[in-house]
Order: sequence, then C-alpha cells, then structure tokens
Amino acid sequence: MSEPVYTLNIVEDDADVRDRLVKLVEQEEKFALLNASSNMAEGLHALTKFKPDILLTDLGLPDGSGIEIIKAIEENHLDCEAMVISGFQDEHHVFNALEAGAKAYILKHDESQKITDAILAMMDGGAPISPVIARLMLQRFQPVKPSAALTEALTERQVKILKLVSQGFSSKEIAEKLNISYYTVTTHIKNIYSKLQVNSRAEALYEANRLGFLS
Amino acid sequence: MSEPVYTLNIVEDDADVRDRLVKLVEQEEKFALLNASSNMAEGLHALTKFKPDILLTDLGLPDGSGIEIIKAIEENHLDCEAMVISGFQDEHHVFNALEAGAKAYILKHDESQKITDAILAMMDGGAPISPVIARLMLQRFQPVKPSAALTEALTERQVKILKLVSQGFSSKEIAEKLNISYYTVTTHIKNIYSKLQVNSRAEALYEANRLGFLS
DNA sequence: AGCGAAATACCAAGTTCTTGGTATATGGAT
DNA sequence: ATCCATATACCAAGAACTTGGTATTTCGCT
Repeated sequence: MSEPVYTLNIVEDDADVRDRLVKLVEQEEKFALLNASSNMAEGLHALTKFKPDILLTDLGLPDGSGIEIIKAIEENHLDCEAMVISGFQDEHHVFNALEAGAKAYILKHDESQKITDAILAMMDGGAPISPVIARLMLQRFQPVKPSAALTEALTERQVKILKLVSQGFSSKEIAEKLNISYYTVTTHIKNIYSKLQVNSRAEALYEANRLGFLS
Repeated sequence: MSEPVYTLNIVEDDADVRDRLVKLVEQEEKFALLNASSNMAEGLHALTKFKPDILLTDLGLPDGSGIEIIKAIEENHLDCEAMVISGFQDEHHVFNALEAGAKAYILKHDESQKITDAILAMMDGGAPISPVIARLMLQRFQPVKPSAALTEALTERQVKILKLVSQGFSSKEIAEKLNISYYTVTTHIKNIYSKLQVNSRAEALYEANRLGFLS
C-alpha cells in the first residue's frame, strides 16, 4: 500500500510559530499543506473551502478562538481531526477545546519532531496529549478525597456500594463483585437510604450527586 | 541544584519485559531501582517495605491486578507516583487504573526511550498517557461523538421523563406530575432503555449522565 | 473486658420495575 | 395521501427492589 497523505490546514496568529509549523509540515512528505491562516475568520473560511483531513489550530486568535473553528468541523459534518497547539495549560482552555472535539492537545514549546509524531499518532486513532495537559484530564478521573460531608454521612463501604449502584449494577451483581452476600448488599443499601433519607436507588443517586458524594 | 534521584519499584510478571524495564531504569542515572517483583503479593510487600518514589506496574499479574498495588499507595499514605505499563488498551482496564490513582498509562510496546521520558515527565508533574489510551479518556470529554445516534437519540419527552427519573420519582409520581397515564410513563422508560441499551433506572442515569443528557 | 460502630448475613411480605406484547392519535415529511 | 416518528395507553408475568425485622463477627476504643 502507498503512503497515506493527509491534507492539512493551519491556524496560528503568531507569524514565527506559524512559519515553524508550516516548515515542519512541509518537511514531512505525508502531509500536504492546504492553507495557513492567521485568524479565526480566515481559518473558518479555509476549513469549509479546503476540507482538510487535519486542522492544526491555536486557541487564542485576534478575532476569536480556535475552539470556534473546531466546533465548525462538527457543524459542517466535515471529516477532519482537530489538533490544538497552544500555549495555554489551564483547565478552562483545555476542557473547552476537548469538549469542542479536539482530538489532540499539545503545547507550542514541544519539539518539532514530537509535533509531527503527534499528528501521525492522531491520524492513527490516538489522542496525543502533552503530559501536563493529561494531568489536568486525570483530575477528572481522580476527584478529590472524600469530602467532610461524605465521610461523616456514609461509611467507606456504603460509598463503595453507592458508586456501584450509580453505575447501574443490581444488588446481585454488586454482591458478586464484592464477594459478599446479596443480603448484605441490600442491608447496606437500606442503611444508605436511611442516612440519605430516600426510598429508592434513583433518589439516592440524586441526593448523593447533589451532596457531592459521587464524582 | 543537583540532579534528583528517584527510587523505583517494578512489578511485572513477564520475565522478558521485566528485564527490559530493569535495564532501562538502570541505564538512567536519575533512577535507583529498589525492587523488581513478578507478582502482586511481592509487589505489595515491596511497596510498603521500600516506599519508592515511583511504582512501575503491570496490570495483569498471576495472583491479582496491579490496580491493587496502586490502591495500596493511597491506603498506606505513601508518597509514590504510579505508572502503569500494560498491554491492555480497553476501557475497563484503563479507567480502573486511572481511578485507582495511576498518574501515567503507557503501553508495553512503546519504545524504551519513551518510557524513560514518560517517567521523568510524570515526576515533573505531568501525566504521560499513550495516545491510544488518551483517546479513550477523550471519549469521556466528548460524550456525544455519535451525535446522530445519541444527541438525536432521545426525544424531548424522553429527556423530560429521564430527568424526573434522575430526581428519584417513581413511574407513578411522574405520571401524576405530567398528567399522563402510568403506562405511558413505563412505555417511555422502556423506549429510553432501548435507546441507551440499558435495563434499569440506575443504568440509564449512569449512561445519560455520561452522555450529557442530564445536568 | 466491655462497648459501640461497621460489615456481614438471612427472611418474608409488599411494592415497583422490567419486558414483550398490542394499539390509537397526531403531526410532519415525501 | 401515505409513511414514519412520537406520544399516548393498556396488560400481565416475572424480576428486582424496599422494608422491617433479627443476628453474628470484627475491630478500635476505653
């Protein structure tokens, strides 16, 4: 099979960075640069005009955000993978970009070779994320320690069971998972209801969520 | 300032892979290998005995899972960063590991240099995640990728009922609230289950939350 | 040694949910 | 005008949950 060639658009307002990206892309024979824009309006226009396989975009643009361009991919039903190349490392920018549909998020100061690798990894179905960014994402999976309210209200075991309930497991399944009796599970759930003052699983989940017991 | 030196434990049952990791660690002067175990029991014991700065562990061990070892870090209040080196790329293994507290997740077949880099990146506050793994994580931030199948999946009425279910109301209560028959409510819920591919209220809420239908 | 909290386990009656059907009315799209 | 999606409604059997009991074991604390 022949080498796949990916077409590519770049949106980056800083001329130096943009030139660096352009060079980097032109040096890799698997890439074919279609357009390099310096602002959001141009970037949006070029996106729909050239329909590239890959969008490489900055976030902070003089006339708006790269996020808008990423969203436009979805809205226009384009077959395009978006990679953010940004200097921003804060939660706000990162999650907005990822939620908008970015498949990759790498930092401007990463080495050129890493950026090239990242683009290829993305087209290979991966999601190259700079470690610093990934640490932010991780925090969504490792929420804060048991809050004061939780520790006081529910025991460790009860929280464990409540979490399994929240994942849709039946009492029987939870019993099997924890290697305890079905009756024990129902007893725990009974006690959880009592503490949360509710009378059903759905209610318990609602309360637990409201009180921040679950992630 | 002088070079930091990190102490390190390895847990990996495959002798070849373990030897490779050991060599890789010994070649990097910033690392000081304390122990290399081949199963969970040993790994757990070595963890509490040596209290390393870094735990490098496989997931599938003959007598259990590396996840147990990662959890032990938290339970014993150890100051240790856990990195998973696994062959598993499935959602179940990945999320269990991350939720257990793993700070990094890389694949066995990654190059040695990448593994070394990853350990250093982790100690630098990053979270090196292999692109394939990161793609899994991304799906949690981009809940409605199959928007055609999911965003458009639930009708307005179904969402309304699902929200009431999420607030803990019974079918009977929902019927009264909406001034429709109890049977209509159960029919709606039945159809919601079908669309979300679940079989209970708790499961439906879990899915709906994950997909962003609620909140 | 004794107390209390937590986790474990069991039972049974009653309630609610789940599932596989069938069926009608309405409104928008072709 | 017809088709299709949506909302509505009903039934019944079986599964799962809820509730109010009782009871044992383990563990930390006094």
